[in-house]
Order: sequence, then C-alpha cells, then structure tokens
Amino acid sequence: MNTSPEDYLKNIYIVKETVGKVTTSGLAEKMGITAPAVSDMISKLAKSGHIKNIPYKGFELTKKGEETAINLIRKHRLWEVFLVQELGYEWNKVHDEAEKLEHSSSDELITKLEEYLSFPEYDPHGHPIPDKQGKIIKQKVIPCTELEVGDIAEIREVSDASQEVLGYLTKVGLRLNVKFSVVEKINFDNSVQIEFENQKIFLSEKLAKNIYVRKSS
Amino acid sequence: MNTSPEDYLKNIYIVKETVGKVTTSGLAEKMGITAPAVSDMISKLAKSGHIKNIPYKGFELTKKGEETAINLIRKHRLWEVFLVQELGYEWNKVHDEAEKLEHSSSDELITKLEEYLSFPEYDPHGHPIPDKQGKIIKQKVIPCTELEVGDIAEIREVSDASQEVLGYLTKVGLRLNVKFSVVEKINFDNSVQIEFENQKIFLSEKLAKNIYVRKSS
DNA sequence: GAAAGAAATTAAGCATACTTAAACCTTAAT
DNA sequence: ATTAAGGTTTAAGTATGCTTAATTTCTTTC
Ligand SMILES: [Mn+2]
Ligand SMILES: [Mn+2]
Ligand SMILES: [Mn+2]
Ligand SMILES: [Mn+2]
Repeated sequence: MNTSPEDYLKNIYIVKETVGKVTTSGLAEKMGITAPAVSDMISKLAKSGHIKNIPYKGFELTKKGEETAINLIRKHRLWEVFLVQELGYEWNKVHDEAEKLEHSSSDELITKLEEYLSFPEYDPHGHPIPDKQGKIIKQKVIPCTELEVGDIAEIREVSDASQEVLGYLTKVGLRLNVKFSVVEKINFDNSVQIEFENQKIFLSEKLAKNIYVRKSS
Repeated sequence: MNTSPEDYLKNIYIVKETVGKVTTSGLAEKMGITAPAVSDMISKLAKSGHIKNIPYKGFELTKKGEETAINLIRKHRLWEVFLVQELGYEWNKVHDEAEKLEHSSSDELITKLEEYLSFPEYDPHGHPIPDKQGKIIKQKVIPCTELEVGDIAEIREVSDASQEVLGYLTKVGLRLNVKFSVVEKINFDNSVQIEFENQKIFLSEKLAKNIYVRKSS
C-alpha cells in the first residue's frame, strides 16, 4: 500500500517521541519500507519545507512539518475514539481503521467529530489528542521495563501498534488506569511479574516495553 | 487526484442508472478524466472479471463488478447519512467528504456504522442505501423536466453532484418529500414553474433535471 | 459502397511511491 | 592514519493511474 508524504511526517514525530531519535533506517523499519524510499521522501519533504535535512547527518521536522504531523495524529486518535466509544470496536482493532480514515477526513469534519465526541482528551490507548491549535498534553510515563520490585504503578498508555499485545492485555484484564505492584523482576530477560486485583501476571520484555505507566509510590 | 478502479465501477453503475447507457466518453466526462484513461481502465477491469468488454462496441458490469460497485455506493451513502444526521452537516457538503471516506472504511466498519445509524433506507438526497447483501430499493422517479402543467408531484431524490444546486434548493425551501404542483411549463427552454406552500418558484432546465419526483395526481 | 466524421483505442510519455544494486560518507577500530 | 563496517544516498528500473498525439474502428451520409 502506498504511503503519503504526510505519513512520513507523522511517523517521524512518533518515533522521535517514543525512541528519542529518528534515523533513516529506523523510520524505514517502522514504516515497513526500505531505507532508500525514506531517503527519497526526506529530500522531497525538505524541499517543501517540512523537514530540515543535512544529508548523512540527520533530519528533523520543521515547525511546518510538525504541525502537519500533529494534525494527522489528531485525526487518527479522534477516529479511534469514535470507533471504540460509538461503534463499539475493541481497542485492538481500531488502529488499522484509523490509519486509513485519517487521510480521508477534512479538518472541518474532524472539528465536528471532536465536538460530537465531547472533546475527548485521550484516545483508547491513553495517547493524548492534540487540540485544533495543535496543542498536545505530554504525559510523563515510563515503560514497565524501568520499574523496580516493590513499585506501585498505574497504566497510562499502551502502544497501539500490535493487535496481539492489546488482545493479550484484554485477556488478562489489564486496561488503562489499572494499578498494580511489581512482585518480581528478572534482569536476565528483562521480564517483570506484577500483581493486581489479587492475581499475578508475568510480563515478558516485549509486553512490558509496550505498557507505559506512572509510578505512584 | 488519482481515482481507484473501484471508482470506475461505481460510476459505471450510476451513469447506467441515471443516463441509461454508459460510453467511454460519457464516463470520462462524468469522472473528469480523459477517454483514454477510461479505455485503459476498462481493459484492466475486464481482465480482472469486473467488466464485460467488447472493444469499440461497449462494456457493462459483470455480477462481480456490480457487487463491488454497489458495496462502494453503500459505503458512500451511509457516510452521508452519518455526516448529516450525526455531525450536523448540510446536505450539499457531504458528497465530497463521503467520496473520500468510502475508500477508507472496511466492510466491518460499515456494518457497525449502519447499525449505529439504525439501518437508514435512504441517504440525505433520497438515494436508496443498499443493504449488506447488496439489495437495493429501486424507486420509480422521473425528473421534473418530464412533468406537465397541472401535475402534482413529490420530491423523492435530488442529484448530489452539484453543491450549488443543492444550496439553491435549500435557499428556496425545496427539500425531500415536498409536494408541489406545476403551474407553467415553457417548452422553449425546458423550464418549469411550480407552486408549493403558497409560493411560486421558477426551475431552469438545469435545476429541473436534478430533481426527481413521483407524480401523485 | 465510398468517404467523412465521430468515438474508441493504442502509443508514448509523465508523476509518484516504491524496489534492488551500486556508490558514497561517517565512524570506530587497529 | 588506514581500513573496515554500517548506515545513507544515488542510480536504475517497476507499477499505476494519468496525459496528449496518433491510429483504428464504427457509423452516418450521400
Ligand atoms: Mn493508533
Ligand atoms: Mn491509539
Ligand atoms: Mn453522494
Ligand atoms: Mn447522496
């Protein structure tokens, strides 16, 4: 499937947020395309003023590029809210639908949708929804892998990329805002064992990395 | 903007419905592209079994092609209902939005949307909405140009292609289900004068052609 | 039934987002 | 300071939906 230039900007923004820095290969990996494709598009987006690029050195979004990225993220997350809250979708099915809808809705439509949904602040995975002006709440969260034994934490965000991860979380009863304590941590494989509602759950590194929490101890 | 193969099928179906027969040039005109582009796509869609084509003679949808067309029309019309009924759009603004949304929504999403909207039978312009099985109500309607002086008629359908026409209709108070009588008909320019709710309105041919009615006298 | 006119198709080429293969920088190790 | 490794960019070429120009086919007219 063909990706739009907008999509590159969005993914640059998100990779920067979650990983810390964006590289050609990192972005290619995330988007499921090859490095030359990314390199190509970066040049184009640099020409159009959405990206500041120094070949072989690195690139970053300009103000203009960031605005475009945030606007697309806004559309994505509002659609996700609609799908879950109004149409009754499971939270692990909405990402792919929103990925398409975000490109097919005018700003005006999104303004109306936002009002229809009563201005939600977070999407179904706990991600903040940018407002019309592009302002976005930045939550201070850490991945479960950074917790220590004895920590008490509350789930604030869950990565929405993997359907399997989200499906598994639902199965074991983990949702947003659930509070738990860390029972055991195995440095060996970066897994953690947690307890909540009187049950113990084992989180592999892969799982733990996708759950973002706020410590409350 | 690039049109998808699906869109050709949809437009073939609609032109067939409204004009009676579909030609390469007719379709090109409707879709705002050139005849060679249509000719090209027809060949491709013939290969994939959506169209039966005899070069230089004509083409028509196969069963498979019609199913695809109807499914897209279904998506289009359900989105239009959503935009008007839920988001409060004017009926002359929804066509363009739906034109994009129809390509970005899975069958599953549309199933859920249809239920959410309580299974509407008609879209905001009076066009019937195909059900999940592709069954579609065929209304027997005639354009206003075919009315005679003295006829009493009720508006059943309005073409949704022209924003201006729809905007004008709203301005003069013409909506779906409005009943009127034909006061005068000028064969000269194919215009008609109608009366409803104690006001007389003049409909040019261009206008009259876009309003479909059911005679009730 | 030949020729003119109209419509459709084919040909050649463009734009865009991709691919693999080759060339090019940068960096880190010896 | 060289060199080797890795990541990045450029080169060359593909797929797709378009364009204009040329060609083919059909239809109408005489
Ligand atoms: Mn998402
Ligand atoms: Mn999300
Ligand atoms: Mn429409
Ligand atoms: Mn409509």
